[in-house]
This record gives sequence, C-alpha cells and structure tokens, in this order.
Amino acid sequence: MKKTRVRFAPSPTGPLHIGGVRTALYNYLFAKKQGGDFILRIEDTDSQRFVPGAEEYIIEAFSWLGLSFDEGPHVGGNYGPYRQSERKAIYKQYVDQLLKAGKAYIAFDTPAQLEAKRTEVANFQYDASTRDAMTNSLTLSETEVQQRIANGEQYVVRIKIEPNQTIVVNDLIRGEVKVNSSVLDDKVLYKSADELPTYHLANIVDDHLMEITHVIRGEEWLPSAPLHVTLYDYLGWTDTMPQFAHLPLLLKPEGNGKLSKRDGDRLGFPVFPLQWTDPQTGELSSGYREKGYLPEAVVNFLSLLGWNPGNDREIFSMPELIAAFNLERVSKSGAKFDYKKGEWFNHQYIQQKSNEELAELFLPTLKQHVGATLAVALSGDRSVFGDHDCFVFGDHDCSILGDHEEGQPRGLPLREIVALVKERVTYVKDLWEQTAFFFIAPTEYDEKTVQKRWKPDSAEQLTELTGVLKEVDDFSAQNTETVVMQWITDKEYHLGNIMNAFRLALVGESKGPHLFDITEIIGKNETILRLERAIVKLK
RNA sequence: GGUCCAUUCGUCUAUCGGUUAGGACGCCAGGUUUUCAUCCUGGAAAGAGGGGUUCGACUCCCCUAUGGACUACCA
Repeated sequence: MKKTRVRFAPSPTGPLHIGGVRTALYNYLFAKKQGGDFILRIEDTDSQRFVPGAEEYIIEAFSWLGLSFDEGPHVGGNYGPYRQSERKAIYKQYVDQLLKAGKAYIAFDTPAQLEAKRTEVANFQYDASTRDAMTNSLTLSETEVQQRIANGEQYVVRIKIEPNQTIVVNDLIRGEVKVNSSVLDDKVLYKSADELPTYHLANIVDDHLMEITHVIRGEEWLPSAPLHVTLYDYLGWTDTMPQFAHLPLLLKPEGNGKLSKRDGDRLGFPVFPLQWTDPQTGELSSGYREKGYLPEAVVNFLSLLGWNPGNDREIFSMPELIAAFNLERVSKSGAKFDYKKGEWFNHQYIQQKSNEELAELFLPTLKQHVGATLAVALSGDRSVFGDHDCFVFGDHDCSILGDHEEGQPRGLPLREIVALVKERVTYVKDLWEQTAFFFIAPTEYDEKTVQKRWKPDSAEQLTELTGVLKEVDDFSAQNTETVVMQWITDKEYHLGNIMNAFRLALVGESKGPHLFDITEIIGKNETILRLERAIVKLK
C-alpha cells in the first residue's frame, strides 16, 4: 500500500479564505488518519495575480490553526521545489512530450482575437469543431509555425481533446461522474509569454511527480476534473492517477452563491483566519484570530461544516477529529456558513480553558485598555488617571496572577477575576467588557439603573453599610456576605434595594458576578471608596 | 445558453425501505438568581412538487422545479 500523500495547493493571490481553510483541514485530517503526508504547494503560475505576502500569510494561518505541513516551501522535503514558479523547466518537458505525441498543439490566436470570436459567435468554444478554423499548428504548415515562433510571436499550447468520448471521473464523495468529451474545450496548458503552464497542466504534473495519492479539493474543480483525467491519460499516468474527492462548497449565509472574500466584513464576520491588509489598497479585512477566536474552536466549527461523525457529538479536539474523520461522511451539498454556530463553538472552547490559560490570553487585551496606567503603577502610586480612578498592577505580570504585598499598589488577581466571568463570554475580548469595573472604578452611573435601583433612602442605607464594612476585618466573600446579610436582617431592610444599590456603587450599572466575590477581589478600601463616591454623586 | 453537482426544521445535520423523522445552533416560554449574563427545563420548527418501483418510501428510479459550481492565455 502506497503511503497516503495529499496536498493543499493555494494560489498566493491574497489571504486564504475560510473555505480554503476547511479544504486544507479535510486534507490534513484525511492524511493524518492514514498516517500520511500533508504537503503545501504554492500555485503561483499566474504571474499577473501574484500578491506579495500572501504565501507568508498562508503559512502563518496554518501555524496558528495547528495544521502542520510535512513538506512545503517553508519546511522543504524530497519532492521540491514546492513553488510552481520554480518548476518551469519541469513543465516544459511535459509540454514537449504532449506536443510530440500529438496530444496538444500550438495556437497563435491572440486574446483579442479570441475575445472578438466570442462576441461574434454565441457559445464559441475552442475545440474539435472549431480548431480547424483557427490559427494553430494544426492549420498552419510546420515551417510557418517555426517561422512565427522564430519571429518571437507569442503562442499557447492547447490540449487536443478528442470529441465524443465518454470520460469518467471517479469521485470518492460523488461516485462516478460521466461527461462527453465534446463539451470540453481545448484548454490552454502553457503560455509562451511567461513560459509558465496554466493550473491544469502544472497541477497534474506536480501531483504525479509528488506522488499525491488523493486530490481533495473544492467542488468548483469538478467541471475540470474530466480534463485532468484526460491529461493523466495523455501523459501515460492513468495507473497512478490520484483519487479525487470534491468537497461541497461553503455558501453565503444569506442564501445565494458561494462564500467569497468580500462577504465577511459586509455581513459582520471574518472570512479569513488572520487579519489581512491589502498591500495595494491598504484595505483591512478582519480575521478570526484577531476577532478573538480560539484556533481549536475554528477547527472544530469548520470540521462540521460539510462533515459529521454520524452521531450527535459536536465537540472534537484535533486528535479526536483525526480519529473520527472519513471522506464517506462528507456531505454532497453546499453548507451555508452559520456564523452563530461558530460563536457557540468559541464559547464552548473558552469554557474548557483553565483560568490560568484564559488570564494569559486576556493579558494583551487588558494591557491595551489599562496599559497607560502601568507607568503609574510602577511609581508606586494608586492614583487618579484621567477621568477614572484606576486600579493598577503592582508589577505587571506576576501580580496579575495573584499575590501582592500589603501597602503596595495592589495588583488584581486576574486569574480569579477571569474565573468569575468566564462562563458568560464568547470571545476572549469580551472579558474586558465583563471585568472593566474591577480595574477602573465607576465615576459615572448608568442612568437607567440609577432610576430603577437608587431609592430615596439608598444614600442613607449605604452610608450605614459603609460603617458596617469598616468594622469587618476578614473581607473574604463568605464572611462579608454573612455580616452584611445579618445587618440587613437585623435592620429589616429590603434585601433587593440594598444589594442593587450596592452593586450600582461598585459596578456602575446593573451587571456582574456575585457581589461579595467582587468585594473580596477589589478589597475593603476600594469597596468603601466606591460606596462613598456613589453616595456623594447620587445623593 | 451549455455541462456537471446538489435538494430533511430558518441554519448545520442524523436516518443507509418499516422511527412519535433524532441532535445542535438560533428563536420563543418557564425556572434558578440581590443585578446582568450564564445555566437548566420545555416549546414551535423539516423530508421541494409530481409520477413510478414496493406490502411499505425521506430513503431506490424518472420528470419538473429550485439552488449551486463551471463555462479565461485565473486558480
């Protein structure tokens, strides 16, 4: 049994879009399931559309997602080079072979002439029925062909499709697909202008030479699969031809058409794994990574868009996906991109993270928001910064994760803060909005909440509460809660009124985790300061 | 226009001739809660249409409709 070898072969014409990521993922899962190789090949045969940075982007994206290539331009391998632009000489040899065997021919018709032909003749196709009326090596004498080439005239090499043959493509997902060769056209295989083959030829030659066993690609390639089968035949490689599997497409959520690069930001979600800035226009497209997605969530989400394990299970780690994956369970019809489900997956994966891991992931976002106060922190001051009274970190990283010296600027135990709110966030970034009040004390209060929660006697009651809290030595959540509850009971105050006003003072609005978990974390002094400020401001 | 592919709740899907057509997302309702969320429970929600085949079709076949892809010297 030959070793399974699959390739992902993007064209470096821009950022990789999410449909391409899924295709790569399925290739990867399939290869790893078989203990095979996963190869990256850069298909840069279109010199016109090359975009600088695209290849690096692709490699970085897969590195983030956790798909690693066994061979490729960045890691090497025994079947290189892995950029088609570096394989010119290889292709030329096979072009000559086809020409010599009469399986292909040289054509001089210019793009302009073809364009004219297409507007003049409806449904014009360069094929057996028309090639005799065109300017090519079939209609020109051998000497004239040589003459034109010697004169520097540009030409292309076209495959010579024999009409009226039945071509069978065996597809692992769709079964046998039969087409009559007469509907195929004499596709361009090679362009003299840049001495590069087109996709079709380069693809077949490389897959053969790289000993690819399975071609797993998007359904958009199905119509040209018969051409590819013919090419294997013409080159004499039929017996080692890879198996084909054409994947269903990822469709726009709104209904029509396949998901395209432009859809993402228009519909409010990323279509690229990583953020991308167009080098030409400077236009910025959002990415899953920057949006706050965990790569595991993206992988899991994508894996289930067009494939299912045959049971109700939905959460899979990468090793579990590899174990469960097979091509037989890939569906045949296109899948609309359900962005909401993606959010749900991310939520699930966030819950799986430990508090330490989440705190670590949150740190960059947190620093963005409170970064300016770090300098204040280092000066040993706990002081007013801008309009806000800011809580700051002792020394950035260690104190964030917990301990602090008495009398020093207090760092907040980020790990514990994260633990309190993690089940309510979808993105790592949401942690900021859920926890901002821990770091920045409220100085303004949400108007609606004030109207609803700040009662006529709130100021008086909270003043009294402040007095009670000042007497509390053990400020643990449990103890503080016991004391406060006892006080409320003794005074026969209305529990909700007290607690809601208390929360308003600490948080600034009506949200957040259990109140006494908040007081424990921000500590006695800060709790009292916030109460006093609210009493003054809301009186 | 031509060729090819597809068609189960709004969405992703299970079902491989006999099921009250299952699950998940989303949505709605209720519950938990000192707030907001989370969470829990429940609910509404599907076999495109028409012919066959069969004792019996979501499932097999045909037609129609609809959707999609392709139709470049792009991949």
